[in-house]
Amino acid sequence: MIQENTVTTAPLISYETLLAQFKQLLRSSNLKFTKQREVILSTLYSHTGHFTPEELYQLIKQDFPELNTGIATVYRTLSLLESAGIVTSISFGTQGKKYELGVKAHHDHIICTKCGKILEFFDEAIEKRQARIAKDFGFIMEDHSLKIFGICPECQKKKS
Amino acid sequence: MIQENTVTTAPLISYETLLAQFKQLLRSSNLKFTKQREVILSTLYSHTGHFTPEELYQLIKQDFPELNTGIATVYRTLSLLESAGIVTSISFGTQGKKYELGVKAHHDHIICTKCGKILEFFDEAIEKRQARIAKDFGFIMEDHSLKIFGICPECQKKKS
DNA sequence: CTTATTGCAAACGTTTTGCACGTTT
DNA sequence: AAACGTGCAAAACGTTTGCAATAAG
Repeated sequence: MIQENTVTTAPLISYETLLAQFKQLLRSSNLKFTKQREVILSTLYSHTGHFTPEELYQLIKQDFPELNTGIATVYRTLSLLESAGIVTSISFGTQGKKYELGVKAHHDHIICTKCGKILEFFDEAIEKRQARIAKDFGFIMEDHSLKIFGICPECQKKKS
Repeated sequence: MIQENTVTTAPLISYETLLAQFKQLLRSSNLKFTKQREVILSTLYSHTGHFTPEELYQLIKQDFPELNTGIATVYRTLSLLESAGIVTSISFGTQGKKYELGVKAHHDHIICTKCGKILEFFDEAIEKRQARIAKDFGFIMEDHSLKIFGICPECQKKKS
């Protein structure tokens, strides 16, 4: 199981704007705006950080028990939101993925291997080198993923 | 399922040297040198590229059917070889890992999203920036993973 | 003869799917 | 009414584990 503790900055756009964006996306693909989809989006908005589908499912079960949202719907909606560019995910191998509201600019991640904390950074120099490398290999670059793993200052302080 | 096609450079050391290295590792940990372990190592040596445990298992089943090697043994041996620094793995999220003989220096990967081809590169500038970023966050860096995804020259040529 | 290793099958955790039923448009 | 979305349970996927049998030292 993936560790829970995560840290991110707050979303930059209002929930109304985000919701409008989502509704328009749904309309333009002839998809339907359901309570479940709304609750998944609003939960992602109101809780800052990176979440596994399971964590999100638990939050929703607590906060909206009457909706009886199934975990399959959480998975389906996260995929939808990801392909729409509204959320992004980081992969943790066999241990699954964590999702975050993806309205921010591209960034990479530095992850504490002790407490699971995730911090974000953006480094222009690295971005440029990557583009250059792809070009040198003749690739059309589509995406990249950079993760730095290490021990965060807080966990260094904790003895043992 | 992970795509199969992979490209790497050939191993740099002789099989005898590699085998001796492996045997010594086993001896020093009071582990045993078994036919299965030998066959897994030699299969990795003789087939250039990156392999999933499943792919390796199939190769071994074909080439040494009399050994009746189980896939659990392939997984166990790959873990052993990885923690000994003899092989390294790249993770493909939920879709598992690919392993390669890890006698080469550290490198990152550029991966074709059409054909699954994996190429390797090493970029000093990126390495340095990563170390710097970890330091700026106060992290003790343990590891990092950089993957660039895109379309390789060959797949660009293939129309459609 | 002791200890590690094996194959097998079952269990695991995450994710996907088929399907009958519900909801949105 | 038509089409899409839902929850549920079952299946799928890559991987790990318990265990009795086997092989290495």
